[in-house]
Amino acid sequence: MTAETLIAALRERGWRITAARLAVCRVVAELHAEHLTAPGIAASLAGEVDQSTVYRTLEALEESGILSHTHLGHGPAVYHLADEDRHQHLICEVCGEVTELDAAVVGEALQAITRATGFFPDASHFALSGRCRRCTG
Amino acid sequence: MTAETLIAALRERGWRITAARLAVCRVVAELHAEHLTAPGIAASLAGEVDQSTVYRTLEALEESGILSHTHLGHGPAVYHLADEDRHQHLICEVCGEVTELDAAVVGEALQAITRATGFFPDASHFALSGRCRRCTG
DNA sequence: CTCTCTGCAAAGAATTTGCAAACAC
DNA sequence: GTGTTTGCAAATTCTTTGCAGAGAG
Repeated sequence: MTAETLIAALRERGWRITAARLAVCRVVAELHAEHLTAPGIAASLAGEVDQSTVYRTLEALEESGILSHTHLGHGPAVYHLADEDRHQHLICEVCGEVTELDAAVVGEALQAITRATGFFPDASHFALSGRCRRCTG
Repeated sequence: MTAETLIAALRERGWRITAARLAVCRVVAELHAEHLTAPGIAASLAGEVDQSTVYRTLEALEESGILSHTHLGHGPAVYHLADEDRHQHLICEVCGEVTELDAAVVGEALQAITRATGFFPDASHFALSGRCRRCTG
């Protein structure tokens, strides 16, 4: 994932391309494998981009469908790329590690949820939290 | 569930029984069928018990194993009696409606995730997002 | 030139903390 | 008495908002 891809998503949605948005996209592209948070991005762009602009840019990226966020309950919302590939994100609530999991493993459970409740879980936009192998026990 | 049961759990754990804790337990016992939040409890005890004491009492109840909380993503943490905690929350990303789902429906899939990845999902502690029946399509 | 976007500063919501006085045991 | 707990007030952390000026298209 490159900053250009993120910018293209914004442009396609009609958002204007500004220096602030370029900077946020650059950070998201560079750090997307890690624990990406609004305060973290704002800190790494301190003096360059205002925190409120960081929030507004992340919101624009989400609305463009290329980013999504999960609330881990403790601390800030965690952002991750809404990949075109069908897989889940498992975020370790202890170390923040993100594990990827093929959607087939949870597909049956999602269908069971829909059968039971009529509710459609959004497979490409939800993360599960818990503890990774290293942080268990 | 009565306030006395909650108080007994505190006493058993060695916490002192005070007027403030009695008041918080009374509210928890009365309203446990609804979505209990710390700010909500504090509001209903305004002028009687301080908000910080409400938080500290809820923490004591959780440590006593009789209460637990869930993060619904937006807004404050939601508290449940531990014996009623066997359900998952599904939040509609369109209308915000919260649907409850018995954990048994997803239990097998969660075990499959652990087998596949070594990751232990903490299912009941966080909500899933998606679209409810009314907002689908 | 128009309408969007930005920085700033402040508000807002949820939660935590330091401390001296009050209280349970 | 002694150690816990409380209320108060302020600090923290995350996020949102109002607004006037700067900038993209």
